[in-house]
Amino acid sequence: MPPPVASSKGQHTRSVILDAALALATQVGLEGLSIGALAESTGMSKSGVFAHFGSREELQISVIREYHHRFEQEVFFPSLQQPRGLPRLRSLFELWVRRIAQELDAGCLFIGGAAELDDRPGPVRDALAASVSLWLQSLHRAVVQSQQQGHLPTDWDAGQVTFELHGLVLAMHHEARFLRSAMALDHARRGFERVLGQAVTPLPHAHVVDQVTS
Amino acid sequence: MPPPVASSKGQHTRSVILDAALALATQVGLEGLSIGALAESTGMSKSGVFAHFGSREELQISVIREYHHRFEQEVFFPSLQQPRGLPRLRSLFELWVRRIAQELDAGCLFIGGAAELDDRPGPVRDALAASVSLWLQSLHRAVVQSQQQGHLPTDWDAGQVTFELHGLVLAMHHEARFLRSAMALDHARRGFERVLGQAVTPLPHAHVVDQVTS
DNA sequence: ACGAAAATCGCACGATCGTTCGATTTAATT
DNA sequence: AATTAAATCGAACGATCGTGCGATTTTCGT
Repeated sequence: MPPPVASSKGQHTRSVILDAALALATQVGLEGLSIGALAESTGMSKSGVFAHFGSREELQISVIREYHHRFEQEVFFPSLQQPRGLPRLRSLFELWVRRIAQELDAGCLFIGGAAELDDRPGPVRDALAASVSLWLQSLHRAVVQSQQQGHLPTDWDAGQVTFELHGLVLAMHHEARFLRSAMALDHARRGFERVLGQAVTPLPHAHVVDQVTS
Repeated sequence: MPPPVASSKGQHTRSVILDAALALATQVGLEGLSIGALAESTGMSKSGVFAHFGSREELQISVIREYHHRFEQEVFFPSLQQPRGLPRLRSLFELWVRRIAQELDAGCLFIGGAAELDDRPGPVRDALAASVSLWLQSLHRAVVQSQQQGHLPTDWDAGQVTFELHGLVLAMHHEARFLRSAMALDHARRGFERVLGQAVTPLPHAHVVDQVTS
């Protein structure tokens, strides 16, 4: 079948390569990505693969961009259909952990890449950091909006809450993928409820009302 | 100066190599460890370095064992001097995060290695998983003991609490080393207090007393 | 001090890496 | 259908990788 989007042969094979590259990178990491292995898995020659990116660095950055795009499609955009505040925050979290939990043979590129590149300055690290930061900002915004909607106490530190939610996902990724524990997803979900505490009740707290009406 | 422990030349250089290997591994990861780079940094020949371990895999496992040993010395054993329960748990957590936060140029091998090896079965992964599991078990035990001492509610799921504390450290590692945020350590510490909630007061809750006296 | 044993070196091997370049095939344009 | 442009290939390069082996030096026990 032809590719879904208009693509003049070159663009098509490029996306085929990117598909294989993403699958490879989520398994062996961004640093483990090799053009030779990519050539074999796509049935092309090394130089054929290479020509599409011009350098290994550019390939890695392209993989990050592709992962970013898919993450948006699967986690971020669907959550925007939920009403502002706690429902949207819950959706962002749930789709995120579900995405990580379901694919048992492929790690999260954001998480795995961060561990690989935290001591390796350069364009690849910059590209990944930009994507991760953008995503965490989206999460942060959802927390703030939850406060504005009266779903969470306004005297909570939104940055702190975001940090803890992020930690839950990281712990789940660690426990599920590395330690092969089946309880990871449950732990993450229960952690979500625990972090948001009794505040998950839609009834606004007294001091929240004070803040809003003052 | 001579090495602190008795060592017949061979054992000495072996520990010198291991020193350099640990420094290298915490920067470029266990997979990035190369015998050639190690030979250059120690001023030895490749085969000279190689002879001490017999294989790259054995070198990696030795590095993991060495890191495990240092982690015990710096985090686990000192905390055993604190009284059972919350003080010891707090010490375990505090020494852990402090250790990660202070060294800005070297990541935690437990955390970084887990991300690298989660899809790479083999003896290296097994060795790392054993060390990490052992450490998490120690943390878990400290949580249970805190409950037994009446410092934490006994109806809490100790595994869940351990999971969340682990998540805080992972989030801190991520935020400090990858995103270069200076607030990471504060976030982790505040998260610790938040996870343990109002239970940090040494006064046991009513239902705790019920459990203990029943 | 001498001989055995351990430690270290130098060199080479096959493999894989990213990259370059000219030739060649395939697709797009007129 | 002919011409141009794009895409892909094949072969080679220097570098680095882990590893093996024989020679050589250094340490250790007597």
